[in-house]
Amino acid sequence: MSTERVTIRHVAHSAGVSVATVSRVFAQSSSVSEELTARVLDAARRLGYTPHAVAQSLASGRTRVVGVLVPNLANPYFYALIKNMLHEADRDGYRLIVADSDESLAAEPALGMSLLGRSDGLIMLSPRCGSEVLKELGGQGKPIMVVNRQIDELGLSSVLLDNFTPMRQLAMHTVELGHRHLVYLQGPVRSWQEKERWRAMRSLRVPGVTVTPIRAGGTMENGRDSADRVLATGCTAVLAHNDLTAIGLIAGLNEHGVSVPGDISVTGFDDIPFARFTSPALTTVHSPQEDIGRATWRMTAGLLHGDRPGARTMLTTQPVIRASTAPPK
Amino acid sequence: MSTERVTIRHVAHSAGVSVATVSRVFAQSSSVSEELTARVLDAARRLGYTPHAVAQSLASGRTRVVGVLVPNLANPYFYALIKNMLHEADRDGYRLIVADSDESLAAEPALGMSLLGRSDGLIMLSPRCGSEVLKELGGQGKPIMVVNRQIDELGLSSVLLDNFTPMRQLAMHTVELGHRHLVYLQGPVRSWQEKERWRAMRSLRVPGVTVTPIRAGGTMENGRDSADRVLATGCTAVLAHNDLTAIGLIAGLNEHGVSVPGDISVTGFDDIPFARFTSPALTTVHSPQEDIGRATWRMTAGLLHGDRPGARTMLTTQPVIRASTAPPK
DNA sequence: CCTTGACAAGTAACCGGTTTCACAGCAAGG
DNA sequence: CCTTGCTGTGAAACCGGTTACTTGTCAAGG
Repeated sequence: MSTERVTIRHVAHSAGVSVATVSRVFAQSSSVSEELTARVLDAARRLGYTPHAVAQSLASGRTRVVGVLVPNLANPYFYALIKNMLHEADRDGYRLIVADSDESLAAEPALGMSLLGRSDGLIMLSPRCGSEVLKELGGQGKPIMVVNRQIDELGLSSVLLDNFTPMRQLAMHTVELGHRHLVYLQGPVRSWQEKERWRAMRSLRVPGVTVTPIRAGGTMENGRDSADRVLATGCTAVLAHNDLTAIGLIAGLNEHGVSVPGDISVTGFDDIPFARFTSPALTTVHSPQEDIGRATWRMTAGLLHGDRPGARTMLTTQPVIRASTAPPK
Repeated sequence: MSTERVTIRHVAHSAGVSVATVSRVFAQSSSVSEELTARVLDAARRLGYTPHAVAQSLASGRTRVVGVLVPNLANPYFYALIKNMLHEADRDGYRLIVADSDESLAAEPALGMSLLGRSDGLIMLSPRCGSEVLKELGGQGKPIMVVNRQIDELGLSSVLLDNFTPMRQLAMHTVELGHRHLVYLQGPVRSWQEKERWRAMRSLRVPGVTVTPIRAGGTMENGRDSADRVLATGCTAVLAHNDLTAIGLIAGLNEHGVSVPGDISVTGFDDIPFARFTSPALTTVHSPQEDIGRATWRMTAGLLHGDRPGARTMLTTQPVIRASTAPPK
């Protein structure tokens, strides 16, 4: 059963070289003569040697692991992002370790610290925690990437998607369709994205057009449960914080016998894979997860290689008009 | 910036004890006198000492990390499972490290090995790889849990959900509604779940009822793209491999002007969160992710504590009848 | 011919903990 | 008073690699 682990020393002995040489052969950095390289590789193969990742980490000080802290894995928005990053990271020989804070503000610091303890850096997706927590995490001396949140004070690198512009465009789209009474279904209050989207809605100063905010929360359940309050406003178009809320709302409206977009138009945000497959297909704002994921990883990799932190990448995107919006009756 | 790391020796020196004592205080296992414990904890606090996770792992041989290999993170089925396991594991002080094989059979061995290298064990969700790969992974001497796949030869522990019974019940449900010509939309051919579900369909020997299999693949895109072939059969009910395929199919049928369940009834499998929010709400089989996740973690934790592998937990479940099934016209 | 430099390979310190083993101190038992 | 046994503590080996430093070799340059 517990076959003694084959270590670098066994290989060294078997190949008739020093452990340093074996290490060098596997590191591929320093030069080792053709012959010795062959002897080492041969011995390693014969003995079935595999480097001990943990020992490598301790000795080299690098774990080749990066932590990812997600507010909620149950949101397709995040796993699309994670999936992309997983692959980008894999290509560079890095592994991602994921923790889910379950929308709990209180859990973020501890989880973050714990992740940092086992990794070379931390990627925080849509963190809601206070900046003092971010500062403390940054104090560990390891790279920290922040996604979907603008941090000015601390010199943290970040990747952002311009939420304001497309949200405004989306709102204008409904106005151009002829809607005059809009409702904005708010998401998690502390999230930067929510703030940006709501800011876009507020910025919409068109004569004769009113925007009513309704607090929801960002989940499908929240969306469905908002149906009553939405109907009470007598609005003809609802712009939801994200796709999940929009999908929930549509289901809720259907239950009330209200048709979308016949009676009320509804929009989302994120363009999660499902948005294309709902009926009616959802008008939303496309969030380029591939780009965000790639940009995030590239910047993280840069930080790991010693880049100076503080860079900010701002990506842009546009609304996607599908079938859930139509002129009012 | 790079403040010298505070090690156990600093703490020991500052508290006037040996490193062994400090280690013992933090391990909480061996007994250390009240007084020394207090001195050590005080010194640790003063110096801001945090144990070095990697060093602990190397020295103790345990990483307190468990790897999870997922065929496709983009499937809500899996992340619901993962999310549950994340929390169960967290409670026991374990962290999960996730890799996504992206439905690629070829990637499974390498990813699995890599995960095992940094962890104390491996949880494989719906693995499609050959049993020789599983055997090789098991040969590392670390616990392996297999979910959603029946392995007889190797003595691996597994958690299974009885797919056969509820699938059969679901099919019977459509038959009882009056459907005579059923289509079964197949998922990933190599998956155990697919085999079980298809076995259930084939077992349905009711006079006058035919079952036509159509190969799809398990994603929403696959479902939508199957609409043509489904319509060509002239069937009145389609049982899809899973919810994703069903949702895709419904969207595809809608595009063809076919209404669900008016013209054709459609069912899914898994009861992903979205299933409740589609219109029509999806008739499906509920998959108890909380139970599966909890059972999986509990068994994994058991293995980590030295339980003998080979146990098999079989969970059961039932169909959930919603609005996507109705009597044929 | 001797120095200098480049380079291959080895030696051993080190990463930061855990754990075995030895030892000191003390109480109980004979 | 001398074993015996137990408990709390320390010294040091160890986990399995990496890497700074040293040594030895050989070719080029003066």
